[in-house]
Amino acid sequence: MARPSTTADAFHAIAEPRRRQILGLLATAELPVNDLVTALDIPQPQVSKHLRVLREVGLVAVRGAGQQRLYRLSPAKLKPVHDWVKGFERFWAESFDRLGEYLADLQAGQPGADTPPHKTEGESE
Amino acid sequence: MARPSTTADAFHAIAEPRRRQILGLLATAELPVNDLVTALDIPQPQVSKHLRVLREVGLVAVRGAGQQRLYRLSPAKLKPVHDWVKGFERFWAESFDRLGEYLADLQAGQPGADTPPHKTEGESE
DNA sequence: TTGATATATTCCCGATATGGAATATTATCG
DNA sequence: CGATAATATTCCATATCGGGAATATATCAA
Repeated sequence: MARPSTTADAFHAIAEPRRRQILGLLATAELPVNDLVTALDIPQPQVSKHLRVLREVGLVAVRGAGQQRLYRLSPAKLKPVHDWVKGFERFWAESFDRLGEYLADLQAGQPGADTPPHKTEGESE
Repeated sequence: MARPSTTADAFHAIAEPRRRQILGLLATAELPVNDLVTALDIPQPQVSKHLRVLREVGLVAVRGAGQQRLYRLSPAKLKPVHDWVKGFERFWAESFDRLGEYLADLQAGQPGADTPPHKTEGESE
């Protein structure tokens, strides 16, 4: 890799399972770090680090409350992601011709109707 | 990092802008690598490498056609992503109480109603 | 001030992604 | 078979991530 940051955008930020978990938790309520630590059951420093990434990307916002820091969701930055995937909605919305069925096949395994590719066979998933 | 693979899942796979671009192009039509190279205007090996990641994650499928390899979208694996972000839809759907307005403020900058945090100020985005 | 609690940051490390360049592989054609 | 087109893989180098552990910083209480 030689490009600028990486986790510098929402897409990268949510690639981390833990961060998605955090966002999920914050979607419910504004929470202090400690609650997240308890919920995630991972070392506090890690939580703080994940929160930092999320903060820098703008997916969460903080607010000091005494000696605690309450994190809340700041979902705006999630919209681009939503918008992007939404563009593919129709593909699994079935009844898009018989595309749904077709794609199901593809996922299932070797379609059989497909022309056998190179030798590097291995197809999709 | 010490966890298993990384780009091993759809979330990581789509974190790459180029890969999103590829998926976008394949959403339109089944395409040979070369067309992608032309469209993306990046070295062919890079395209192949991105395609490999997408293939391994199951986001695209291939089919040999002569000396070409036609890549097509295999969107099923994108659904989990869609489902996940969809859970946050309501947040920017406005009229969720006056949450919309509230969040807009948060994104805008310092709410003003917020208790000044630590010193590590820097808030959200 | 000292101590306790809550959270953030730093340092070290192994893993790995990604770009670039070169090369290998596969298939078609003559 | 030899040449060429299309695509994949490998090697190298660099950067960053993300975990672990230790430590720093901030806030509150006494």
